[in-house]
Amino acid sequence: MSAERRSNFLRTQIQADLEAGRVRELVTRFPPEPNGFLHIGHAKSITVNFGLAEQFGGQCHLRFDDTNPEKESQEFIDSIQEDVGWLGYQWAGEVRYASSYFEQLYQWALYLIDEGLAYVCDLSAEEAREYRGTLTLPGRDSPFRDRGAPENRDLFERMRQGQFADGEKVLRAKIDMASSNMNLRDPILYRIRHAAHHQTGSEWPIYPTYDFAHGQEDAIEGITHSICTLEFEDHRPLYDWFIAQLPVPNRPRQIEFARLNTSYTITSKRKLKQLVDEGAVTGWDDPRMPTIAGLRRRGYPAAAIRHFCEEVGTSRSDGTVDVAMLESAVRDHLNQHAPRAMCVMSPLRLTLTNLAEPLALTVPNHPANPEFGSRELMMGSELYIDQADFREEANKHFKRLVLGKRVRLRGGLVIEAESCEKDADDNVIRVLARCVTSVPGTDPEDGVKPKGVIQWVSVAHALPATIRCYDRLFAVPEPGREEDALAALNPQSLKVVEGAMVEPGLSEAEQEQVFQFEREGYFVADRYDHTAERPVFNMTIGLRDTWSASHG
RNA sequence: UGGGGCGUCGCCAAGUGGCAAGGCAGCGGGUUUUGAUCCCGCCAUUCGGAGGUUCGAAUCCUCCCGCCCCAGCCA
Repeated sequence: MSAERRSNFLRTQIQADLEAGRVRELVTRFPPEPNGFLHIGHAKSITVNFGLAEQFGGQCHLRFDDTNPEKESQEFIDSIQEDVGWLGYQWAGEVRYASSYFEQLYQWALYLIDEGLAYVCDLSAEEAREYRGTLTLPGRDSPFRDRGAPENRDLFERMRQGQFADGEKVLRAKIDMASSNMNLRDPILYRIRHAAHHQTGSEWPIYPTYDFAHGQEDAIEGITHSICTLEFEDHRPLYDWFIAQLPVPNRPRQIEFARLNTSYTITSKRKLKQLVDEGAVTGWDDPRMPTIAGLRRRGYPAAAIRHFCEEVGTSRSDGTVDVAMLESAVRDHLNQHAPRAMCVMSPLRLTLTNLAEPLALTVPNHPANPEFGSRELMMGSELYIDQADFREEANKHFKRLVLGKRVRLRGGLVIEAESCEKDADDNVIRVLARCVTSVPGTDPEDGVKPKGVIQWVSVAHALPATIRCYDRLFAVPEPGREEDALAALNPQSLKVVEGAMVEPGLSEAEQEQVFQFEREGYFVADRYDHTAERPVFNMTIGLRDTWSASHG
């Protein structure tokens, strides 16, 4: 993790709380509801919570906020744990579940009833909405608001026993129906749901709401700073109200920060699901998806994602970070950590007319870091180069191979194109060239140095590979504003290259290993589809390109 | 138009009364067997606006403007 951490309001506040002795040790938590896959926005929350604990020598819990069984499942519990672990974090202790506190929460609900601070309400959902009032008009008291504690207790116990149908009754806090904060207009604490829960089975027919559960969960676990996103700010008075009224063992404190938004990205669960359901992507872990699983399959390193989150900073102002910043973090990490290799995307046959014997080359795996070692590459007289790297004629800006001109073969000799062969459609199908140097790494004796370098693969040793080239999923900066998520899709987000040729050593690439294919970009051996016999690479991100955009 | 927040460079973001960090993007130049990397330089006389307090204001006060959130038995 980065050595110097920029200050932000969370770090400042926690530092102050620690110094003032208000808390002895920092305890945070990452509390997802297991109702979907984690995405880049969650990564931000994860790095904030785990990062804070790490910085201040505290601990961070992983807690599933599983208070709404109908939307949740074990599948998500598993994927979330995998994603958090992959991001590089280990939660303190066992995984926790809000559902394991259901009995305690129930007892606290009874406590509130006995204190005259909660009541069972028989209003239907629609009626309750009417009674609640509007943003500008106060609400009205429920006709059930003044039931006595004994009656409320009896009713609530019967709710717990499953004697009422879904929606028939709810338990509400008795606060203030005229509050300007809607959350304080007698919020619902429990609703009846005769639904199986992935953790507690059919044990409970009633489930606590987020508002009644979250702060108490925090208190039970000894969370000192309950960090959440800005939209919960209006809930804080309620959070504090429960903590003040209940005999909880600790007094956690809620602090909100602005959630992360990135350009060219959507994080709406509903819209992401639409992409999956309608086949716009291959699944939740499609390399174009903003999910952690997708980013991972795309080859984005966890360390780069963490660094990106740190670079973005944490504040309370809404905004949208340019996704180029994420891409920059990925390139920066991969430039330092990815070994180099050669790949020819669109093979064009190149014959070296004067190379008598195949040449054994020793090529470094990284241009700047000797620790990456080197590899042996055989260069025979028959090679593949990229079609884009040859032109019969070109202006001086074209630094690749041109008839009569020279270019250096990466890690090998300097060659000069002599002629080319074409098919009936006038496409160049073969280039003939002669070597103008005989020793790798040297310049031509006549002093005419090549202007450029191109990658190549030896025909005799080439390994055919499938390369999946990805681009941004969306063509517009703010696809989230589009009602129909599919309308903003970038039609060019995936191009599958079947006939690519890679150097032979790549047969040993391990799944999820990332390489830089020189002059092309970073590519990861697909986590599932890549095999030694049938190599499959996903383009993680292209190299920064300051040339092709301005030239063609 | 009730309440709660937020407004510092194109995008993030530090700054908490003492004279506007940094990153990304962009633009110049250098090095280079990746048109990559790396290196050097440029990029806010000004902090949403207008007043005010002060020797001094992005930081304090007043008013105004803009944007976001809240009326689920979702989280």
